[in-house]
Amino acid sequence: MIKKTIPDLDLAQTAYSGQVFRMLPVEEERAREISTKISFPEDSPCFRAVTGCHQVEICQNGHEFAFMTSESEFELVWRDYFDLDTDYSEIKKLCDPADTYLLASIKKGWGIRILKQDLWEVIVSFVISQNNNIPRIRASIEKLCSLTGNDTIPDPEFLSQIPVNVLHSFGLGYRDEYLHKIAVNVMEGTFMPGRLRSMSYEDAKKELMKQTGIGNKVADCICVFGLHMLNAFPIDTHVKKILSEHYKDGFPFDKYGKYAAVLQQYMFYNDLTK
DNA sequence: CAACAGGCGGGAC
DNA sequence: GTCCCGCCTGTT
Repeated sequence: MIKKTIPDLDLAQTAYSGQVFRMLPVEEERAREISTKISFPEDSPCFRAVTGCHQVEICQNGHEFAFMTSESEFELVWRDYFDLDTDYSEIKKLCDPADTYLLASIKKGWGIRILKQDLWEVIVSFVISQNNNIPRIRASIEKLCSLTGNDTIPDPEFLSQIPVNVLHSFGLGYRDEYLHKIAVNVMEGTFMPGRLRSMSYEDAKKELMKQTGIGNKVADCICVFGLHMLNAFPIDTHVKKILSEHYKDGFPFDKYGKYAAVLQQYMFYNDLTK
């Protein structure tokens, strides 16, 4: 176990800000056990984060965090995953003091960070997420992960070999064919997610949208959550409503463009929790 | 019962 | 290019 002091991070806000589907609270009994052991208050929030083949339990006490892992794995995996080398207080300062809605959103979601999740997992997750609700998305992803035997998202090879009717039975509905075809395309080399990393946001988005099942919104989500392109701005039904209510003259991308994705998260979370 | 949910594809125009 | 409709499925 190692302890770290981290600014601008709240586990629950980050877990429930819509960017991640597998960061869930640790079971109550286990959470109490950990909290007591590390002398945190026994009702401290504890979450399990997962990426690739790594997972960790984390408990929070204010700005103090206990990671149930080694210093070396923290440096190797979790520093990057939680985007700890980005100064979110600087991003918050971009907010126009007259922009009261954004100000209120930042106040509510002060501890949201954009996680650097596994790119393939993000692609799979957000294809499933379209026109779908969170409990069902989570259930589908869990069923997929249960197939591999080590609780990880099936890689493209594995996924491409899962029969479509099995995907369908996991609650994917009409998204079953999309996911299957995307995995097949990766195996055939006609879609190379790794190449997106060296592209501009515009090019990466265009490339993603060539895949059937990846449209405008899902492509933007993959750019933000899988490629950490913070200038992307996913517009879903919530954000569309927010824009029409609070930004009738359009969202000021000229001011906020570089970190639009972070501000989007604050506003999305604000809307989701009201 | 209809409407909706972290939308998208395909066809009409 | 924009508009519109159908779509898996569980929940309200």
